[in-house]
Amino acid sequence: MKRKILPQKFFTRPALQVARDLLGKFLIREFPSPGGVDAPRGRGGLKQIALMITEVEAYDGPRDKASHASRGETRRNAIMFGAGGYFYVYLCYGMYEMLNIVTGAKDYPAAILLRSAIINFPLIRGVDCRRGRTGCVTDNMVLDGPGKLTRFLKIDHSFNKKPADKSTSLWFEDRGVKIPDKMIRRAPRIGVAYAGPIWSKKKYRFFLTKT
DNA sequence: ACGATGATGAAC
DNA sequence: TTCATCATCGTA
Repeated sequence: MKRKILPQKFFTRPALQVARDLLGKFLIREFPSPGGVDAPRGRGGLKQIALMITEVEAYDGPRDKASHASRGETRRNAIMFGAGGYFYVYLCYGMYEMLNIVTGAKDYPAAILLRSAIINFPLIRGVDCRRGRTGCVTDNMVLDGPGKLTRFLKIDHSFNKKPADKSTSLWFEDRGVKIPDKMIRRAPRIGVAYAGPIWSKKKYRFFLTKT
């Protein structure tokens, strides 16, 4: 199976396009592997966790009232105003780290929030699919929610502003999974009622559905 | 339905 | 310097 690290070029495109294309791609997290009985699955004493992305949300441009960028550049959201391909990580509700990947060109603030993923790919095998709380496809390893995802992968604000490549120990791969449009659903984003009737209803949430 | 929990940004 | 808010989650 081919494994191609998604280059920066993948992310320097419009947010909605990147969001759709991230479904079925893999988020790879690399950890140092302590020596001992447990043989490292990766190379050179490193162990990798690969999650297939099943749900994302786009935050697109300075006019998007649901986006942190809608009120201009601040220290927190500065990375959103840079070029695509860098992580934007922030603390939400005092205890949950939200993982985003910045998209688009420099000076156009946009990012994709990674909401859900699965770890043993029932979608591919066609077994044991069920829906999680947000309507996204999950399986027994439920990473259904942005806070759960970062907690599982041990991602915190130290990843903020880092590039999505191997130097960060966190990157994306295309592992050859093709997701037909028929398997993708769009819906309003979650938890953005504050954005008002127009922007809170935009179908900027993308997720995989069964069949 | 609600409380935990702390950074953020806007007001003062 | 305060204070309301918040791209959530687990328990009820």
